[in-house]
Amino acid sequence: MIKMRDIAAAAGVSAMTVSRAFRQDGSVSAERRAAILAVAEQMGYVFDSTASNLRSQKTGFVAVTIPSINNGNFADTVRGLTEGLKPAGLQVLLGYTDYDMAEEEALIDAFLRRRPEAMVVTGGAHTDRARRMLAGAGIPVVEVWDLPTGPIDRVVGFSNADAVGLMVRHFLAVGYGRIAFIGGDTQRDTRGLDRRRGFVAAMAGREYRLIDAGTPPITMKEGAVAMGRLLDDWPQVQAVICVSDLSAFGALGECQRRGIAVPGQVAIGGFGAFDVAACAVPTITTVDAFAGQIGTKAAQMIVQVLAGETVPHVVRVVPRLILGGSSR
Amino acid sequence: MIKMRDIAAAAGVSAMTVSRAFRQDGSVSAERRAAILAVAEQMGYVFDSTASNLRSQKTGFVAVTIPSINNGNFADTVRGLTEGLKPAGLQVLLGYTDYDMAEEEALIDAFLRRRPEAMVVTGGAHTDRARRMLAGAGIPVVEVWDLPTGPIDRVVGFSNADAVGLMVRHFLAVGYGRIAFIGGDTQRDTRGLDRRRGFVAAMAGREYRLIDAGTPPITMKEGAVAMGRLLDDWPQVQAVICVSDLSAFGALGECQRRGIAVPGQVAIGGFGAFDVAACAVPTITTVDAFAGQIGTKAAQMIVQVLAGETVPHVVRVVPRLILGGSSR
DNA sequence: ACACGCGCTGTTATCGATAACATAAACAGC
DNA sequence: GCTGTTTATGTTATCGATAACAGCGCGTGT
Repeated sequence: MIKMRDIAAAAGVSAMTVSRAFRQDGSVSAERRAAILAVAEQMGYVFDSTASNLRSQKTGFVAVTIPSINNGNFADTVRGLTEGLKPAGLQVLLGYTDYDMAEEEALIDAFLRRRPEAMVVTGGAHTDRARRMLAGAGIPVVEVWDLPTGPIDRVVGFSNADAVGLMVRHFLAVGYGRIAFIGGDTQRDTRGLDRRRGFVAAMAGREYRLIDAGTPPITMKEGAVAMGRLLDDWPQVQAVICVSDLSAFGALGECQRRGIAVPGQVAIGGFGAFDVAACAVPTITTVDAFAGQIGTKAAQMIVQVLAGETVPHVVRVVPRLILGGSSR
Repeated sequence: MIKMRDIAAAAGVSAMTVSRAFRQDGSVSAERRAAILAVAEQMGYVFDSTASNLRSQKTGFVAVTIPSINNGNFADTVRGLTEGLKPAGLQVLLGYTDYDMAEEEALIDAFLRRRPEAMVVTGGAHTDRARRMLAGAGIPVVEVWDLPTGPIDRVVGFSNADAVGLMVRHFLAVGYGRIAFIGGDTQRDTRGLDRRRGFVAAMAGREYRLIDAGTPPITMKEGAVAMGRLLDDWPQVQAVICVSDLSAFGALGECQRRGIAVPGQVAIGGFGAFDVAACAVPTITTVDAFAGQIGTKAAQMIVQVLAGETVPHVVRVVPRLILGGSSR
């Protein structure tokens, strides 16, 4: 495989000059640079970043872990990150954990070996070893989609509990008194747990139900099944809040199959402002956590920190309630 | 930052022995190996793969480009790839092109610099330069989600045209004669174009309409808008086939808002077997292209080729029609 | 005339793990 | 006891780009 010294020889310059020609900062005369790049293109040279990475001690990677790759919210965050990091020449190295902290630990371990220049992880719950590895990596670490009480380094997020509280208070205000919450029941999805916690707190002193929809990720189908159980067990229910729009959509479908009017008999709320919430009939009341913004803000934070600028360690996004036809 | 020779010194062995202890093939006595790993763990050593990558000329990367990260089908393929490559110690390096061939070319360029051991790209349409770069990279290249007539190297896919033909023939057989196709109209999404081509071919000699839903990706919302235009322009339409389940779901919603019975007045078909197709009310008739399987098969192909085994250059998956309530 | 600065280019050493080779010890077979 | 083989370890050179430094030509100021 052809290397720098080969095109250096062909262009009649030193390898160093070729190296400079391949970077924007390189001080090479314009015509020589053009000639070098022409020779390189003509010879089919492909820059070898593995050597560059080692010598310069920079990889241009920002490692990112998300719970699931099959989730529009996290996908939006990754888009935000990718777009925000691209101008700085940084490449996202993406991995998913399947909502499993042990898996996350293994992924973080694997990623840190690749010497990323920064690391983004979802949520504030990690194994002890994962926390230690991240804290000792000597790079900026950003926890997103949450507001951990003891952050590792930096944070871009919001309170999932408060966000759901927003919706509960609205439901109560418009007259839905008996509300249920559909969500996962394990420690796997701490953001989901926080949402449930926010629900319970906001419902204090009132009658409510918690429906366990199984192991995260909670899909549409699981939302439908959980809704069925809820309707069987507590027919008096007036409103349901689901851990995400996906389960909310499943719940809506279950109501429609049973001929239960939404919102006439039961109102439904979701979370995440997924496309499906806006396109369902009726549209689904939801909370927009601005997933894309979380990504762009985290990217901006990373770029600034790497540039040596001083920036706040915690950046909040402010979730917004979006009223839909499912809770008219 | 601490390096191998440091733990070598601490463990009283040579750096080479430490290197061997960190690999599974390394011939190191069991107790010495354990001692070395213990020292490394205790000293917080993090293996530096940038050096390993350069010396061994192996990165453990498999670069993958998909059109959109926000698409459950491609996400499933990536899951299949990730799971299939993990046992071989290979890490997916993921990037998305936004259905833009120039973007894809730039991404392939950037990825090849990182010296992946194999490359997976979506579809068979690429810029000339992208094709040249891939062909000259000296690594296995797998094109997925399509059956290109002139593949670069290897293929795991199916005929999008034939898959839609499957649905058209079913629709015609059960009595839907006047069918429309909703999809994007640009060169950006060649799989979408192939589906449209398959639709046109299967409708030869019959009355049909092609509805342009805009620039890919065609979302739920765009499906709804296109459906509205279709109903206005061609009220006699008996069935609609959409380029994906997402637009099909949007179309379904538009019908419901207008009080048009599905499938009583209009039948609907989608593509991709997305969750939303199975959970909508009614469920949406669709084609399952086995997105996850595409990923696992591509992964298997790559692992085998890298192991020096001889495997077929083209692997087909066989899409299956899934009948839903939207076309009873 | 000399010093100094600036723009461009070359030389050398280096990033940190490991391939390739050498070596020593243990062990088997005759 | 000798040789061939295997196992466990060490030594040296290397992967390919680039940081650090040196050098050269030229212009400018004093």
